[in-house]
Amino acid sequence: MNEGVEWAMHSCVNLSWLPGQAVTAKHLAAFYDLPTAYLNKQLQALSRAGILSSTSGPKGGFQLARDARKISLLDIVVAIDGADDAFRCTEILKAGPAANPKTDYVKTCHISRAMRAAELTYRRELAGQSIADIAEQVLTEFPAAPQNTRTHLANLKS
Amino acid sequence: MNEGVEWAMHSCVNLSWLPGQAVTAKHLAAFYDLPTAYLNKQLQALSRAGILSSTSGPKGGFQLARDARKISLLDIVVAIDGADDAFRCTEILKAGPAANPKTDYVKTCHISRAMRAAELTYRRELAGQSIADIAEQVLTEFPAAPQNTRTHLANLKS
DNA sequence: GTTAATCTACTCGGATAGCCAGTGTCCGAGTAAGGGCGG
DNA sequence: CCGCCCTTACTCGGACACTGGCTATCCGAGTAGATTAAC
Repeated sequence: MNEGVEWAMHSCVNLSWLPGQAVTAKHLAAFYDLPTAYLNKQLQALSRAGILSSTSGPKGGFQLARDARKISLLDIVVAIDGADDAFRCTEILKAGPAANPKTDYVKTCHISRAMRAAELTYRRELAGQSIADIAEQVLTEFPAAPQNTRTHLANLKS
Repeated sequence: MNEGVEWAMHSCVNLSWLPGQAVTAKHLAAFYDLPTAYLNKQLQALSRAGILSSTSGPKGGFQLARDARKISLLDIVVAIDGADDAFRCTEILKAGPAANPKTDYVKTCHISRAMRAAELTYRRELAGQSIADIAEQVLTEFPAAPQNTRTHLANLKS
């Protein structure tokens, strides 16, 4: 899986603590000492997917495009890594001895079915977790986290 | 995900219908018109993982190393694709503002937790499906499948 | 006829190239703030 | 003093190299059977 998925998720959690405020890729990268340009690339992908909204120019940056409760971890994975399943059925049965050219083996092959069922549970699990859920878990463990990120961001501005 | 996973699973199902018989990589590849040498590479991986047993020389080949009910789809995925999770936590929190160097963020970071939980359901689903289960599903739909594969293999020998 | 040694052909096994997606970086188009100028 | 315009600096956005792993292939080590020759 793409490295940027992790960065994107952490960045989204940070952004959830700065509602209505545009944060530049440079500042978001400074949080975890990430390469600015490459993180920017990932944030662009989130922007194209409608998860973030971007603003150009001075005072510009990224912010969450919708409520953090409406942004699931699956949304981020799909935005960064693409919507394709990890297991890709190439329908090798079509070249088999008793093959029917009209059959859609992606749906009928039992191996393809089993793999797709497993990935479905995976995606369902990720779809059930939102950025707000993660943020709330962190908040429970570290109540000062939001304020810490805000002050840290303010210090970066200097 | 590695292409060979699909080939390996289909080959294992075929082998489950030829118990106690060594089938060469060449013949297994002929089933679905696959590149022989590359399929051989995947079968080697299954052999190293203890899923298949290999025999060299004339009358040699591959066969299931244990009962098909004891071979899960997860076993095959791990053998071909490796045991690493798709999502790899790089502990970027260690470079964060309020980081504790002694903390194992792979286990404490809530994002890492959520991703690992999702993958766990995925692996659990795959671990619950065996080659024998798949073979039985195919058998229910196509009762003649085992005999067809045997005759097809016999024709290849000529 | 029986047996044992040799030979042969066939198999797996690992070592060797080629290619594509992910990784990393850079510079240009667009924009909004800030300053200067005129009224 | 107020408002408009221009400059400027800063941001995102996409275009350009580089790398590691997957894909694909080949030839060598090892083995079991077949052949042959001797007893």
